[in-house]
Amino acid sequence: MKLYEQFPVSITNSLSGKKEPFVPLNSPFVGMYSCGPTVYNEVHLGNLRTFTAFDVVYRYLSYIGYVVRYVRNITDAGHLTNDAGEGVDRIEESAKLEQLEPMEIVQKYTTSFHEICRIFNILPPSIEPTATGHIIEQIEMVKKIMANGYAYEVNGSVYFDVRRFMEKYKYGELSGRNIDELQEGTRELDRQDEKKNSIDFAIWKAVSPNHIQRWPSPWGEGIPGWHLECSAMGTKYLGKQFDIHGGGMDLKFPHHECEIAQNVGAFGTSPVRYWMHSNMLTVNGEKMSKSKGNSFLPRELFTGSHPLLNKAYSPMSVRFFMLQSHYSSTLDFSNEALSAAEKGYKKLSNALTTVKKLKFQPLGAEDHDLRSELNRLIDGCYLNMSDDFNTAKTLAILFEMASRINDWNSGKGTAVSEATFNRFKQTYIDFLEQVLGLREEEEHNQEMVDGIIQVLIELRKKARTDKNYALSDKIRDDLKAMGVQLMDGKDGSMSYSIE
RNA sequence: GGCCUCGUGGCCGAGUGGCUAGGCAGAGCUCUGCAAAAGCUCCUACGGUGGUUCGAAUCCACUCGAGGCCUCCA
Repeated sequence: MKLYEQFPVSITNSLSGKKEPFVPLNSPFVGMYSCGPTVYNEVHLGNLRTFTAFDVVYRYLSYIGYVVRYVRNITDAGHLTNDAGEGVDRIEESAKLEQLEPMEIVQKYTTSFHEICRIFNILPPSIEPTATGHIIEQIEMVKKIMANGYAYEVNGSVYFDVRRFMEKYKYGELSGRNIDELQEGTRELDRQDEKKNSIDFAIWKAVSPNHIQRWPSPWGEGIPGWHLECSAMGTKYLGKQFDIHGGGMDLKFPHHECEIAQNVGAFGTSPVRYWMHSNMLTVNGEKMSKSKGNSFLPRELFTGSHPLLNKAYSPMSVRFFMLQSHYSSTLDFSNEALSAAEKGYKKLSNALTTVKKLKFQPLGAEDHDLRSELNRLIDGCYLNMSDDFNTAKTLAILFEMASRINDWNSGKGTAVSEATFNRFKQTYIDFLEQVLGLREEEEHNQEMVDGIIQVLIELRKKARTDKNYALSDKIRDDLKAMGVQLMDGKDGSMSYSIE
């Protein structure tokens, strides 16, 4: 029996607003798409939360035996900030600011994004397609939508005809919009719009010749509409219908809504069976975003250089911090919360180091209560992750497991079978490292540091044997001042941890 | 204005109609030359007002408050 059969997954589907059993179209294969970054500047922590959330989805589904094809795009074609006309193209704007070619901007921040992902242990997707690499597919899709009568051309731009579309299909289903009210609210903004209706959106946008990024099309030179790339690439790599589509809550409307409309308009099929939306990271209760100026860059976190931080935090502490809440809840970012997370993570991490070294020590007859307790914890990891990827609850279980591990480490025997012991041990290691992606922190020059500390430990042992406590305390205190904590075992052994 | 979330103990945060979330902080204890780590114990909450129910923090209504989306945004 496969793990995914033993622990069936349920997902809160944004389409229905309800938690639904997850049934892939072609089990064990799972097609999953999530919206990647627009590479016009560095990703901030809010962006990272979403990438981390879907990284965990990808990791867990793979872990329990699904064969997942995970597509996460890179948006490297600029988009006008509004359809109405005079919007700004973020990539062009950055290029001007930094005096670089748009593709240099794209390259620079794609590289930076990959580096950040590596640091945060966010796995590379199976396919990472770029918008500029799929211009042809996008143009083809525009043609299909036009051929079906759901788009019209004006001055070299092509707009999706929402009213026309609604004669046959629903629009606004995902985000629960009422189109008449929507239109009411935005009418005044679009007075000189070339669109038939303000709710129509561009799927191809004409740009002037001084716009550097532009491509030829049947309608003249221009750029693809923002919503179009995900439709085109999702369809290309995952088919006209696939299992999971993820993204931040703020993309629900209009981005994802338009995506659905484009696919239905082109192929008559709604593309996604399970829509998942991760909630926002907030600062003092407000959404973290670049425009609000309250965003944190990963680098500011590692160095502690952000004005709102009073110290530096490690990437894994931050990852842990994010996993402590459910992806669908807002999460508030603060110094206090972060330092609490740092300590909590350290506890799990210590137990991870411990458990890897831990050997099975049989202790008499099997304790049935203990065995069922251990099994409860092991199953709990799966059950909670299968329950809409509840990382917060899973972490709570891992803490309980860590206590068990520490018990064993302090000499308490394990009155269970070796098989149970090993399964417990492996579950702890796997859920921490494979599923949640919390690996042990990388230490620089680890070998040398370790060597030096070992020398000091020897000296301190000698001092202690000689009852020269003044010296032994000095060694410990001085190391402590540098962030190295020595710990004395009962048997005279010494170990250390770096803070 | 429309649509939609959320409001949990000192802090962060899960959660279910009745049974201890968990972490951090704080108090005490065990261990220890002293520490640290670890273990044990304590701190027991669900914005407000009504209602449904044998029973609600969990369901419903209203209300207050905080956010999100409706324009680029993870």
